[in-house]
Amino acid sequence: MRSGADLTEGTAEKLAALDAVVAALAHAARRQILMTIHFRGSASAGEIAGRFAHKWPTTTRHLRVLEDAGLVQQERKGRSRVYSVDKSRLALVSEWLGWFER
Amino acid sequence: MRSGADLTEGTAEKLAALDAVVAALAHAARRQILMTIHFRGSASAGEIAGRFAHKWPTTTRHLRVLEDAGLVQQERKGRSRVYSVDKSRLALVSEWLGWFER
DNA sequence: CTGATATTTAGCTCATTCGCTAAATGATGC
DNA sequence: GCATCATTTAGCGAATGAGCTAAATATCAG
Repeated sequence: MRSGADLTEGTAEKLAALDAVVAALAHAARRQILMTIHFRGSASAGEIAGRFAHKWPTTTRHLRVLEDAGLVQQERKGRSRVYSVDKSRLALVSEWLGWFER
Repeated sequence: MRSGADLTEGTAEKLAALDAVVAALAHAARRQILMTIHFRGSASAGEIAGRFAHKWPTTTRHLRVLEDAGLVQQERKGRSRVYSVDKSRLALVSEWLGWFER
């Protein structure tokens, strides 16, 4: 640990991860997608795309953003891709919010 | 309460507020600004602007975004404006994260 | 009132993001 | 292999966002 490190600073990797996560959560559609997958346990791209007003390719890209942020994982199951939520990355946000507690 | 309401849904106002808050937090500079104000208790626009690489007007606009999201409050003190953090809006984020708990 | 200080507002440019449609990929069934 | 189904990738146009400089506003000191 570097001496004199700013309290508000984490490791560079963590900062980058937080940034990606918060940016991914910044779009309402992506928050909804995350919720949808979470409450269903998992869902195929088609099931997700079917629930939203946007066209499928648009949803696909939202999924990509969520995946790049580490918020969802993908698994090929035959010709469909099944997505599930990786909650651990959400902890980065809680952790950041923790600085403001009390 | 409307029957059959989606669990992932809140009131329209709350959703809009959450959206503004998350969007405001999506920018690293704004997160840093929020931290800076929080740990100092309060800070004038000049004190804040002085700590960041960006030009003052850029920081001013970030402050505006934070204020519009209800994350900071402003008070005129002579010719300076003193900002302080309003933590209550951050609770919206924690609340949203709560859907994913356990 | 005049000048200085603190901060915001206006307006511009560049980059990114979001939606779309059309085309490409990859797996399955015959 | 050929057709089909599920999904992604490519690429475009419009909208938004972030940075900047220059000008405006507001308060205080004399």
